[in-house]
Amino acid sequence: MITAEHFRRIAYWSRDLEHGEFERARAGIIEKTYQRGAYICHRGDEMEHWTGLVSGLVKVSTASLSGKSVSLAGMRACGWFGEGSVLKGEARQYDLVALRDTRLALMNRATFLWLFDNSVAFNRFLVWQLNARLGQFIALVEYDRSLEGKARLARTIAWLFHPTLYPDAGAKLDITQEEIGLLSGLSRQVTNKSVAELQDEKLIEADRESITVRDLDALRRYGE
DNA sequence: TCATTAAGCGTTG
DNA sequence: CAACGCTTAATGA
Repeated sequence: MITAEHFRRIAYWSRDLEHGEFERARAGIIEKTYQRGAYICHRGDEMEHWTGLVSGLVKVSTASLSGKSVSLAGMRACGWFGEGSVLKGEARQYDLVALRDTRLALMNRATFLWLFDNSVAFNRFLVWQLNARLGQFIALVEYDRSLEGKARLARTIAWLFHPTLYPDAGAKLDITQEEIGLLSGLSRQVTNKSVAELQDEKLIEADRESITVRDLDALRRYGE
């Protein structure tokens, strides 16, 4: 079983739980590692766990009818996902791919449902998170078709710095250009050029293996 | 034809 | 050694 300290670190929402809830949640979690490039799950898999990202980077994608993979979102450490499938007892709607070596925390469904039935703090977290995601996906649907590469990249970066989804995250994220490209669904060339331009526009600062956000608001609405 | 990208490779930190 | 950025050849709209 994971330690209480570790649990608090990987799941900031656990800090709001009452003691009994906290212990129950902690007991229902195990961890698992995935190698870079590995599929965590495929669309259609049964989802018996609610999942937290301990370390690493995960891409949420789906295959189009023609078989081409379409990237939907990226997840960074401390993100928790899959509550939709777990709640409904439904199959996963998307593919999850580890873009680098990744460690996941898996909460079994019974524990999740118990928290859902018993913990006010837990439900508060779920509502906040669902609401944050909903807003972003609406923005995505509204603009994505017309967005060129640079704007898609800007929004992907904004995702990864969402204050509700990642409250403890600073302004800096360790990520390579190739990885952001994969998350945004862009080639390395376009990614490289877009990163340079966003940097010129003073929205981000790009170093080797990291990105620092300077203007999150502007990134979020880029291309509108 | 023109634009885009995957692949290869030299450079750099 | 891996990330970066450039060149090139293939692809396809």
